[in-house]
Amino acid sequence: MQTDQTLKLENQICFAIYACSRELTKLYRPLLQELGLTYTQYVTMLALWEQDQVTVSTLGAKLYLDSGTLTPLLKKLEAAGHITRTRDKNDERNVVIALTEQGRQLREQAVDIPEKLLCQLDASPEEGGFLLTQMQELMARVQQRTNSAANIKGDE
Amino acid sequence: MQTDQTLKLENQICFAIYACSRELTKLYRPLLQELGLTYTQYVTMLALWEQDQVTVSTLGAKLYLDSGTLTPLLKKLEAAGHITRTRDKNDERNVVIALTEQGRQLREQAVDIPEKLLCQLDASPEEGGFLLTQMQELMARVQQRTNSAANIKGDE
DNA sequence: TACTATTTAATTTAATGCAATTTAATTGAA
DNA sequence: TTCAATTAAATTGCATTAAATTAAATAGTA
Repeated sequence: MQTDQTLKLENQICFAIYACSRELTKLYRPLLQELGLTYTQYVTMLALWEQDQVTVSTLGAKLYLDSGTLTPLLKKLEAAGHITRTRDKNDERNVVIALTEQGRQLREQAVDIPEKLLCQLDASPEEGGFLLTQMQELMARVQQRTNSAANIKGDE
Repeated sequence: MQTDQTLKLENQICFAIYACSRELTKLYRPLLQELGLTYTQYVTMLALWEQDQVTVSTLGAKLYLDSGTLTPLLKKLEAAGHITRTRDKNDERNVVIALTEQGRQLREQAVDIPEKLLCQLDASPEEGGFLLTQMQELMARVQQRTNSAANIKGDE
């Protein structure tokens, strides 16, 4: 059923998420500037602080980013001295990303960023947790769709 | 309070929104390709279908985009024949964006896109409405912060 | 072994996004 | 009225993003 409301900008969940994502990133920017990181570099470091010694594609799967985005980004993190990029001796197609000591230490400077952000938003942990769950559920649904779309494409 | 969990990627609301936004955009892409629009061009057209004869800055305020993004995007929509860009005779600093007849007619091809998306996600209108409200509340909080940050900056 | 298919990164191309600067036009105050 | 301040777009530079192509390495098969 389509009404006049259907195409209203304010009724689009996707636009709300899209705009919110960009505005949230702006909120992080001044905090991340102190670490010399962009937002994408920050989430990449988050992933690596959980687990390093991973390939570009493993990292990409966690971050939903492909090598076209990650390769230049990882080269910058390497140039900044936070990580190393090494070809896997066993399979030289793989590039293994590892933290340097400097990259590991950067975590100490980042550890209070999430709290600062939540404070800025006056969000309680409960609200935050609830919204997080909702986003993850939506993400799961989107993933099902993009995966099945990819499979259809792959079957052709 | 910081725990080991604090910096976990899966606990970051911001990352959930950031990743979800990109994945949702991917879901729109094939539908929008039929109209020859990118996602950002699509939301710009949504805004213009609600109201045209607006300035670049008015449009930017609705979309949370600045002239650095909008100017080249609007030139492309103009080149595609969907809009016109005209200097305001009363105040030549302003560029007024208006739909062409072709741009107005494009709406008919777009009108079933939101429904297709919701179907793909198996989302009920209730779930959708609920999430939308939550995102808008978060957005309002973020806006408060970015505005006050801008004011602080402006006061210096 | 030789050849093909697959896999993984890297590269290329095009489109955002944002910050900072520049340009042009207008406004407002001395 | 003249000039400084403000405003609106455009421009510039840098950093993502995604899709498509390329290149290198490996795996699988005849």
